[in-house]
Parts: sequence; C-alpha cells; structure tokens
Amino acid sequence: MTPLPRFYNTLTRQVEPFEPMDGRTVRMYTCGPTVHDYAHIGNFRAYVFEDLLRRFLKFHGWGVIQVMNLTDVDDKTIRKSRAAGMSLKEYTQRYTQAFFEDLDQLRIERAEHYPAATEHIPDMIRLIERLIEKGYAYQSPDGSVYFSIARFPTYGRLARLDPASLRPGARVSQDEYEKDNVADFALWKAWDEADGDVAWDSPWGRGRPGWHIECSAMSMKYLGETFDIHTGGQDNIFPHHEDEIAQSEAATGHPFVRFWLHCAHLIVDGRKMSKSLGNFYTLRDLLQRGWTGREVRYVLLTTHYRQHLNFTFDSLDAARAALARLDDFRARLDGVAGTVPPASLPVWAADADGAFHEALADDLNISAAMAALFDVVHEGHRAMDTRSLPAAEAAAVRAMLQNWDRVLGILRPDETEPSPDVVELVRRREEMRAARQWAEADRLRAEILARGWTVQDTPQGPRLRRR
RNA sequence: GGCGCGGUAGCCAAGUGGUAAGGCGGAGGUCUGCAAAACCUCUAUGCAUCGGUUCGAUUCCGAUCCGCGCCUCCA
Repeated sequence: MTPLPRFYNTLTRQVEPFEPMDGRTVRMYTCGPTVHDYAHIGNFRAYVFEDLLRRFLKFHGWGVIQVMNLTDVDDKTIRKSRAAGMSLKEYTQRYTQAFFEDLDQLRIERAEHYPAATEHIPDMIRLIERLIEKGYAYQSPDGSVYFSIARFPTYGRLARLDPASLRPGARVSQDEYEKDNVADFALWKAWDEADGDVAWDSPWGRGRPGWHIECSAMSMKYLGETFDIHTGGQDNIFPHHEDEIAQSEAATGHPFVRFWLHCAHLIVDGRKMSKSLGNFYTLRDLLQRGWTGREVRYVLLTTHYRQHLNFTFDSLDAARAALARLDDFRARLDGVAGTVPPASLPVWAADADGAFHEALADDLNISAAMAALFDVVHEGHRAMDTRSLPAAEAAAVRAMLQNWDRVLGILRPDETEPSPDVVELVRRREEMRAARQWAEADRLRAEILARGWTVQDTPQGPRLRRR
C-alpha cells in the first residue's frame, strides 16, 4: 500500500528504491561534528537533513538505529585546546555540550549512539591491525601507518575519481614523503610535538588515529560490517567517504554501505559562508538576533537536501510568516475540534495525507510535502469559514497534522506565555471594547503590540500571538 | 585540466513530452467598531540563450553564456 521510499544513492548516481536489509530496522551512520567550536548553520543544514531522513524512515514504519560520531581528536581540537590552556577532553566537552544544546534548539531528534573517537581507540587499532595483516596498510619509518590505495582497485568509485590522476595538492603537508603514493591516507599518525600530551600507545608506537578510521571503526562496531545508509555533506564524498569505503571493505571483504546520501552545501546571500565575508553564522548568532531555533529549522528543512540552500534573512522572515500562519490554523482547528474524538478525514485531507507521504517517499521531496501541508491549511480554513467542518473531522485533521509533525518537527509552537502585564492590558482592552471606548481600546492594542504581541479578536475572545 | 551540480515570477522553490505546485511579498475586494487572521480575485503566453528531435519541449539531445561545489582531512 504505502509506497516504497526512493533515495538518490551517490554510489550509483541514481534514485533507487530503498528497504532496510533486514526489512524492519534501518541502520544509518551520519558523520557528526568535530567539537572544536560552535557548529555553524551550514553544519546544521546537514544535521537537519539527517533528522528529516531519520524521522521519515520512522514515519514510514521502520525502526531506526542511527549513529553519529563525535570527532574529539584531530588537528583543530588539539591546537585549540592547547591554545586555550585546557586538556583536550575538557575543551571538547565544552563544545560537545554546546552541540547538543543546539540540536535541541533545532528540534533535532537524538540518535541512538554518539560515539566519541577518543573512546574507541582500541577499536581503531584493531581495524588497522587487520588492514596490515591483509597487506592493505604499511608502516612508515616515523611510526605512522598508511592505507595503500594501489592495493584497493575500486578506489575512487564513490567520488568517480581516477586514482592515477590524483596529484599532490597545495594542502599536502611536509611529512608526506613518508608515503608510497601521495594519495595514500593516514590510518595512524605518529606523535609529533604539536600533539603535546595527546597520544595513545599502539603497536606502532605512540600516536593518534587518522580521521577516516574512526568512522569505519565506530560505524561497524554499532551497525555491523554492512549497513543501510551513510550520510554526510557532499564535501565529505572525497576523500573522507571514499577512504572509509576503502579501509572498511579491505578489512572485511564485504560491501560497507548500501546507500550513500549526501546533502548539498548551504550558501549565504549567494556566496560561500566565510568569516572574511562577514556572512558566517552559528546558530547562537541567529538566536541572539532574535530568531528562534524553530524558524531556523524551517529554513534549513524546507529546501530539498540535494539543492544548494541559499540562506538569507529574507528567508527567515518568510519562515516566521509561514509559521505564524500554521500556528493560526492550528489554533482555529483546536477551537473547532475541542475534545471531540476524531472521525474519519474529509476527502481533501485524506488526499493531502497520501500526497504528503508520497512526496517524502520520493527522495524526501520536502517542497511537495509542504505544498500538501499548505493545501490542508487552505482547505481547512475554507471549510471552517462555511461551518462545514464538523468537530470530529477537525479533530481528525488535527491528529493527522500531529502525525505529520513526527516528520517535520515544526508544527508544535514554541511555548511562549505572555507576561502578566500583557495579560492585564488585554483584560483592560476587553473592558474598553465592551464599553465601546474604541480609542482607548486601540491605544491599549498598540501598547500590547509594543510589548511584542498581536491581538486577534476572534469569536472565542481575544487571541495573542507573538510579535 | 578532471569529476559533478544548478540557472523557473519581486524573493524562495517544486514539477512534467501535452501546455507552469506551494511559500513569502504585492494589488483589489469580503468580513471586522477599526484591525488582525481568514476567504475571493489578480500577480511567469513563459521556465538562462541559440539550435535540433517531435504533432507538440520548460521537460529529451547538442552548443553557448552565467553561477557554484569537490579534486587529500570543511556538513
């Protein structure tokens, strides 16, 4: 009955029907943050996309086991923690906590596992040992270990890159002469002075893991050697995900991941976000400017994930207006439905329900899903205008929207209560209105507005709305 | 240079080989003490440009122009 979801698989560059391997539970891995600073809205675009994916898979009826890694050891975390005079752990814990606070603001559901790299060093070491045993990795004189891409013939398949054409780029560091091939990548990095006291013992001496190996070790630990979905930003396709495939499949001999889903980048005012352009925003920056996490979520959510998202303050304005409309509709629906038990859906709502599910099943076509949502708002208002929406049907529509919000995560309003003085102003305005003292009533309305609330006079009495 | 993505109304953004969803914004009207919200009407003879295929293309093919991403550790 329900349509099988179809997703665009980077591996095949095609939209393919998706079903979990075991038919019931989707196992997915999502590349998480490097906890060296507050995450920016470009990062959160990816996490909101992954949240939509996870919520939709559940909405569709499957279980989900999602793993998101926390990279808490790398060049940046080491450098910044030392600059701050803090231990690595102390430093990364601060930003890990900030990350989870931001996730809550954006209404991003928690994954089942958030493994930290530093807590899985033994898993990584074992994986590297397997690769050495099988001849896919070699130790360099300084004690680093590299993966030999020459030993892995399908290297470059995901990114569609020809390994032979890979040339050293500007960012290749000085110590790379240790490698057999410039495109070989580090599995284990021998300690050097810049690492300070950050080091673990290994069969190859003291050092720390390379970046890619954590994702292979932790994903396979929690999800098995072959799992359903791996996601990330498209900038991770190469080299990160390419390298994950190489080291994982070389070690296990099995396919690593069935579906690779990548989201496109976010740009701001038509340009790449950068500190020098002054268009670089963290979520905290936007909250400080008075935007809500819900509004930011709306903007990040409602552009299809494979489309470049142009983030602007105009788009936040539009989000605020659209959410206000949704809130007004919901409030009106509540007024009609009351506490009556739901009946069956009116035809227009049942149609929209089907369209909503089908839209998301079509590679997460959020635009079409939102169109279905606004069709419901429109038809619902029309029905209520003509008093042709019985309470039981209104209750059914309300229940349907609550169900949709399991996927969208935007319909539930923020709980903001007016302060007692605003409530008092509203009460006095009602008195003035009852006494037909329009000038005074209007003055009070202006005063209420100045305090951030709009008053709507409805048949059920005055209704307050933020801003 | 290699690989890839995109150019649809004022802004954002779906989509289809048969004649352009939706959101924001704007104009007029209904309702309202006045508003707000809602509702009604209007807001792309055209989907970067030029060719081609076709009965018919925004949708397929080719070329051109413009914008963007990745090419070794940025979601």
